Amino acid sequence: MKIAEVSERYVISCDTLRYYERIGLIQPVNRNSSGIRDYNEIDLKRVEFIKCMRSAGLPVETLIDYVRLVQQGDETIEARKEILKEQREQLSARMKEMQKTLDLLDHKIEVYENAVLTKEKEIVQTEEQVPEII
Amino acid sequence: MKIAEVSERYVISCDTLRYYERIGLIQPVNRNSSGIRDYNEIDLKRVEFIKCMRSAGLPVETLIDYVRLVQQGDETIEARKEILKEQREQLSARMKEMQKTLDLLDHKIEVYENAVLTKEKEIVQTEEQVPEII
DNA sequence: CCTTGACTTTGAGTCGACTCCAAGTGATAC
DNA sequence: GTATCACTTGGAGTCGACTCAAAGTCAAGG
Repeated sequence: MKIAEVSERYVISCDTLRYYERIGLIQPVNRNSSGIRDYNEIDLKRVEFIKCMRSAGLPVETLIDYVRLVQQGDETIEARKEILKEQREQLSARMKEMQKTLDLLDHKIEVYENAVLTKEKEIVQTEEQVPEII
Repeated sequence: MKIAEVSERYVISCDTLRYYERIGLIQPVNRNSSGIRDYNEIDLKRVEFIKCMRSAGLPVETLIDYVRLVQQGDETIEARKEILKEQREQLSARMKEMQKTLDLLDHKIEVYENAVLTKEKEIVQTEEQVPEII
């Protein structure tokens, strides 16, 4: 499979795919006789994995370290596991932060809904309503 | 409250606090007679809000737009609500992506745990075990 | 045979979001 | 009164992660 097709399938630009390979984030892809990349099933799995990790915000540098360890074989399994565990914890922490933000957004949206309703009904704001600062 | 204290309380560098004010992400803070920022309760609420939004990855540009609308008064409530709703959806989508990544990380960590155990017990890998590509 | 179009490389440019720096001011400590 | 220290400003620099551009190669179609 050529780069354009991979790009389309995983919604990653060709530039990014080549960039990832250049910096060692994706292992070198086989080429055909004219030097054109020909992604096989394993390459696609790797692309998919990297896309998944990047979409969650795992740093490129960390992923490069991980991929380097994968290339070094079974001796590095423990080290790889530690990277994944560390990243898992960081990701989980980020998600908790985001959940707080999501809750706050929901609250504020609700407040705005009420504000709009209040305005539409031309009811004067009561003392009970907590004024929102921002 | 002076900038250093605000910086400490919310774990945001002074540089960033000043930067946020400069670009209009935080409304201008009152100054004392010698031009030093003196954050009041409302300012602190604003800082906290912005910190929360930024920590979830909402773009600075979007937040500036939102803050600008807040400053324009009640006429902009509908527009503000729309911004928040849009950001809420995007945030929710990002979190779904991250959940997928978290699940995959958990799966891989488990696979690595098993790999380590297998190695420790010197049991030969069986045909049934699905080999992991990366 | 030449054009077209998708590929190749390397290096430079961009973007978002800070982060740092130099030069200056003002209040307090000695 | 001068040293220290936290503050001020505006502009420049950095960082992570792409993204683009220029120049070149190759296979297929007319």
